[in-house]
Amino acid sequence: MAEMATRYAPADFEERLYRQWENSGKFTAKIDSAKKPYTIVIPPPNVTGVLHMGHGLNNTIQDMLIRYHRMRGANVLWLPGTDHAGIATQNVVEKKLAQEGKKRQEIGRERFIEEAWKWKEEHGSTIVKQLRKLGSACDWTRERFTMDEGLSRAVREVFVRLYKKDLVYRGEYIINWCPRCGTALADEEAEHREIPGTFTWIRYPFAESRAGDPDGIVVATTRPETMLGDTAVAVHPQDERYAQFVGRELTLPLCNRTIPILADTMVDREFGTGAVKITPAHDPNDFQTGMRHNLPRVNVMHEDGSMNANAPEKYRGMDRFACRKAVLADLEADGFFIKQEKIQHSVGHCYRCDTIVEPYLSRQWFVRMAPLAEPAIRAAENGDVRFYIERWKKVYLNWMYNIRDWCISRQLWWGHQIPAWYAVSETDGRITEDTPIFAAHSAEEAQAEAIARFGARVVLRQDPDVLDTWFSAWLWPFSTLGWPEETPDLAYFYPTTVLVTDMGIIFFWVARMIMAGYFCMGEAPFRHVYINSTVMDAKGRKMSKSLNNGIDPLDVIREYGADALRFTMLAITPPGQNTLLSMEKFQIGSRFANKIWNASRYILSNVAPETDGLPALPPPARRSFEDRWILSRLQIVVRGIHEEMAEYRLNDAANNLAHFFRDDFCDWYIEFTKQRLYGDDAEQQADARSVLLYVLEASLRLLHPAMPFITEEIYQRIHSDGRSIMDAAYPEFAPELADADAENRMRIVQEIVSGVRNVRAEMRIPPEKALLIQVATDNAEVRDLARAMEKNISAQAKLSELILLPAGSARPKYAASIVGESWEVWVPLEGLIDIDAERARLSKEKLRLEAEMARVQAKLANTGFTANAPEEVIALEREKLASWESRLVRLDAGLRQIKA
RNA sequence: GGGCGAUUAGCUCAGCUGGUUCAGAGCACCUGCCUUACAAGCAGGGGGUCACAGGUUCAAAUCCUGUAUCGCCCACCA
Repeated sequence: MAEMATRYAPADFEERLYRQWENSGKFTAKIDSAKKPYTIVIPPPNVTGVLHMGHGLNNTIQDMLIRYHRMRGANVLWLPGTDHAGIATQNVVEKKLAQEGKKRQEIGRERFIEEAWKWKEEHGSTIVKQLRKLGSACDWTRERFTMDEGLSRAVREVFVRLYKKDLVYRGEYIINWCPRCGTALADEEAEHREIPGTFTWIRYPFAESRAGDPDGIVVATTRPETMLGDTAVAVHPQDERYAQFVGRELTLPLCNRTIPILADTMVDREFGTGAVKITPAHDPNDFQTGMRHNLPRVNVMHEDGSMNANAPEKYRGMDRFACRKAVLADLEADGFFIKQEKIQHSVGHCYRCDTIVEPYLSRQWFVRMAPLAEPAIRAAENGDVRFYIERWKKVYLNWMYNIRDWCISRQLWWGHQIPAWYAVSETDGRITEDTPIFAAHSAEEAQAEAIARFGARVVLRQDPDVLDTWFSAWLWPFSTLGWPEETPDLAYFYPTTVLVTDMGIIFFWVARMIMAGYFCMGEAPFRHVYINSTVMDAKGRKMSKSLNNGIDPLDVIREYGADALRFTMLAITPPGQNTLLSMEKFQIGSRFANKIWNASRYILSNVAPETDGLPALPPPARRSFEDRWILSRLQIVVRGIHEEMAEYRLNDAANNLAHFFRDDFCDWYIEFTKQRLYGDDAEQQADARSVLLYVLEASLRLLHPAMPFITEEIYQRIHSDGRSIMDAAYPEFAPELADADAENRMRIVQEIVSGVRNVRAEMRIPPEKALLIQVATDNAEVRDLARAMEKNISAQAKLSELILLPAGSARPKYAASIVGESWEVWVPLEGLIDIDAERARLSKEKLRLEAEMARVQAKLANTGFTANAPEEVIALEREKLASWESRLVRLDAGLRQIKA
């Protein structure tokens, strides 16, 4: 057995072990119809991404699940990959070009896409390398990319299918437009934030003034520049302030356009002046209002946010914010400006570049979501897809019930170009509302369809836009397994088992994957959805680049090791709640890892060479009570872990493992074995060694899913034949080792030992002083136990003697006095004496409960009551009775245990 | 505006279906110890009306109602 370094130094072995695992093919899944598959697809990180703590947590959880189920005999596949991240990647490549003094528009689409691929080849694997540092047991042979050949084919296939079922359509609507990125955004991609703004009151004069008129109608807006696109003013139909003006016309200042006053219930009478300017081309509400009243739509902006030819000449070309100032100045000069107020209002920001988005009228592609949502709603309602924790189901359903159509076109170059071809007019090549469209897998296929329809070849032009990144991501669980091909992987590994992801993308991704799963595969893509905790900084703020409050997982790994990172994250992140993280927290994991290292070092330094290999336990008859105790504790922990893992309570599992290893195994059991190990009974020595090694080895296997590196490193030192802990079986509950008697005895011993230590500390008795210990008990068994444990009870004393006194001898709680050269210590053994009181308490409660039950039973037996009382009252009484029943069972169990 | 959470020790949080782990853990703090695995350690200790007010119950940190404060998500407040 190789010597273990005195210091826990994860850097010495983590990378080596990962290479060992990967090179020996342990991560590679092989189809085996005799075994049950267990599949997880990774939430594909952006190719542009670098590992952050969210990934750290998310992937640790997935890895723990994968390793756990692998050790339990499942045929696991953890399928990794990356997302092409349309806007993010395009931005990165544009930035790179800018450094070379080039612009995307100058080099053209084809060259730009080449550049993007080049960038992807050079830098796109950063995050994938970083995932390896975490220890992620991904099957890298199956790594996918959302724009690789197969996935692109899946994207086209779905688009065509949706199109043929009329579930995808093109239409002119108000969408969120990012003027900086020059593209449409989905509703979910526009992040609304409260920011301070200015609310401007503007007077619109009547087109023809009549006697008694006020000098116009005052409207209020936060975006004055959009008035240039106003086509009406609306008031509430029941607003008597304005009723007389409905149907009249106003002159739009600065534009000299005449616009009507109309009545519409969308207006909130309480807000602003109660009169609203209507700008159908620049506001979603106004767009709807405009549809209802058949108003023209005047789009006054270019795609970059500058004013276009529909604005009066002097504003053309101005940026929207510059124009806002100019408009205000002109309104003031012309006497239309009334006043301004500061207000807080919610404004959409581009989720990629944080630019304020412009509600913008444009022609885009949409997916009709309601029909797709139906089976996905049912899946959550009937439990085909289960959320952990269940609260997320509500969040999911709430969104699904109110689902809106999904804008899927993006005015970008990097992504899947929309597989739709327009039969353009041969003369000018323009695309209009009426241009025939062919959705197809290729230009040839589109042409073939066109020929079928028109009887001749036509000029086809592919839609220049690309699809939303999520349009490929929503297919991820099956496209990565080969769909639309009927591959063996797809047949075997689909549907996947669990999806582990963040709360932030339930709508973006999880919901859509479930919909796509039903649409394409006819079933849910996963059975469980585990939403991991959101990692915040120590002050509860989101970790972000701008705040610079992030903690880099790689820094943590460098300082403490991957196992410390993993264990810490597992232990401190509760499911369903945010986690406040700071660098100090990683001491939780690093101290624990250090503990494991040192305990192992101690045990292995005491194990004789011939016991190398699988530890065999001493025969049951020879096991001491502390042997039986630690083996029993081990079983209880094992049983608990399986329960917790089944419920995705990984934090509980991690904490219970640490508690067992540190408190039970190290602080009590290992300390106890020193007496035997350094004694002269050879058999005792051997027995202690085997139990030590047995429990250590089992603990390593228990811990491996959480801390793969350190457990493997030590495991390979226990087993010198080079076998890997990854191939070992996960410990299962062994009822024959559970031992209530040993646990009870140990409680007594712990009581005595703690009592002695307590006295020693409280009374400031120096460690070198011997103790004379008096234990009050009239229990013969306890007496024997105490005598047997004398050396341990002495708790670091050089010499000790036990005096057992009858229980109930009147003495203060703790007492000590010098008797000759030694100290005499009095330990009252409170816990033991309390057993009588406890028994009395439980018995009393039982009597009370039984009386209550008798009363209710009598009530229920009374026909007068059952005939007349309302149904629910009777049900309630029955319910009470049932809960008492179970309480009684527990009481009895408690009483029985006390007797034992 | 709608929805969902949270409020327990100085800090971060456990406490699942009311009653044996019922007032807990870790960190911080205080005391003692470099005890032949570990000072990245060990042993011991102090510290809480379980946000507030009502209610249900034989019994409430736990269930119900209301209040307050904080947080998150969704939504078209011009």
